[in-house]
Amino acid sequence: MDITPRQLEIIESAGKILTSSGVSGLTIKNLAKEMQFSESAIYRHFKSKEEIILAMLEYLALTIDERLQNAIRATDEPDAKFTTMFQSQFAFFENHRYFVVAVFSDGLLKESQSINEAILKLLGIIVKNLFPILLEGQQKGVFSNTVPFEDLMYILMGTFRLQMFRWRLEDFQFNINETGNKMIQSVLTLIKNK
Amino acid sequence: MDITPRQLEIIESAGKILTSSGVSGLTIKNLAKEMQFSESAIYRHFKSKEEIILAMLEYLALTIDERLQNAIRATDEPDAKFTTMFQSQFAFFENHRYFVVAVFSDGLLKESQSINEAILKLLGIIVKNLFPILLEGQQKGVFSNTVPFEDLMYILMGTFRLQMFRWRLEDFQFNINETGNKMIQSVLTLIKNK
DNA sequence: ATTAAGTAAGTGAATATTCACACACAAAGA
DNA sequence: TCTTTGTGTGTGAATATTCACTTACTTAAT
Repeated sequence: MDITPRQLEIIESAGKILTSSGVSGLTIKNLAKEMQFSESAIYRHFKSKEEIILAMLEYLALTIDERLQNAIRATDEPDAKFTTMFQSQFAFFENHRYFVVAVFSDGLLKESQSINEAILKLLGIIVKNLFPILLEGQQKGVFSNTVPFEDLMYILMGTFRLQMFRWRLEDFQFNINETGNKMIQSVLTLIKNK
Repeated sequence: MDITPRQLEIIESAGKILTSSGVSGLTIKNLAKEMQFSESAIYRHFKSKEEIILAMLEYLALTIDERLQNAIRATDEPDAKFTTMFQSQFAFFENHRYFVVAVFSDGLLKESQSINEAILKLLGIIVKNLFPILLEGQQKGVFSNTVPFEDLMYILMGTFRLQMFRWRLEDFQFNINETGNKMIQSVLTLIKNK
């Protein structure tokens, strides 16, 4: 299932609307207005509203996964990988604020089973990329072994998500690259063996 | 602005609906059905749907604050206070699952300015109660000074929120008291001075 | 000549809210 | 002890608006 350029435009418009008006603002009418064409034209490119959201989540999953893999592959030691991974994440959302709401909206679009699954899949991609880093780090003794492996992961992901949440709540006023990476360094300090 | 028993019933019904059907399910019609009376009867007790949500958030803020204060006052050392506080939180939401969606829905109900403020206020209550514990802990040397004070707070709140999020995503299948407290102990292990 | 991509104008269903009205009960005046 | 009046809480029907989506038609490019 390839995505056409026009579909990508629509997906980006959807993200834009989500950011500015929340879920309740994401209507076909608003989407058409943002795209500067009629409501019915939307249906030339997507079968339904649900498919638009699904395409958005899938597109996000794909690009995030690719980017993370590349970023991680380019570095060496666990703690460097760790830093790189989150730097890459913050930088991405800095450049694609549109999607912050979509990704961190906590099952906001709960009404549909397949949307719920797509959100879970997106969460799984972070796990998939973070997992081997933490594992390697603990095995090499770079990261603390005093707490279980999964707990480290949840602490990290929770911290990351909260930063994104705050950033959005405060209308992207602060520098997420700076603030976010500082936070991640603090976590790194805590989980590193001294 | 005191809350009548009938209003509290409606608030609880609203929470119930939020949990089972998400935001999109919280309609006056569903609310009336849950209350077993007509839609118009709702308006005998609340001026609008927005006021119902606001009342719910305010009620939550009040009860959470009271409970946390009592729980914390009853204990002594920073790390014990710390544990007690989160135990109390997990236990509360175990007994009031209804409200998990409302509190952790991340600006789900973003459409209204006053609702947004109410959610921020709720967040502030956790901060208000956690703040002095961490401060005292760092001053007494119980908690690590290697990372800034606010960072500790964000790590904690992020971890807590993520647990609640996972719990809801997995339909309350796991024991949040057990899992949550275990998580919090892991964080405690990391931030404690050895 | 076929196809892709647009439009105008509609559809029924759902939405929050309001309306006039009804019933039970309590206080107060006769 | 009736009767009046007010109040709290309910009802069913109707309101205007918004929703996702459909149909029939046009236009432009290949």
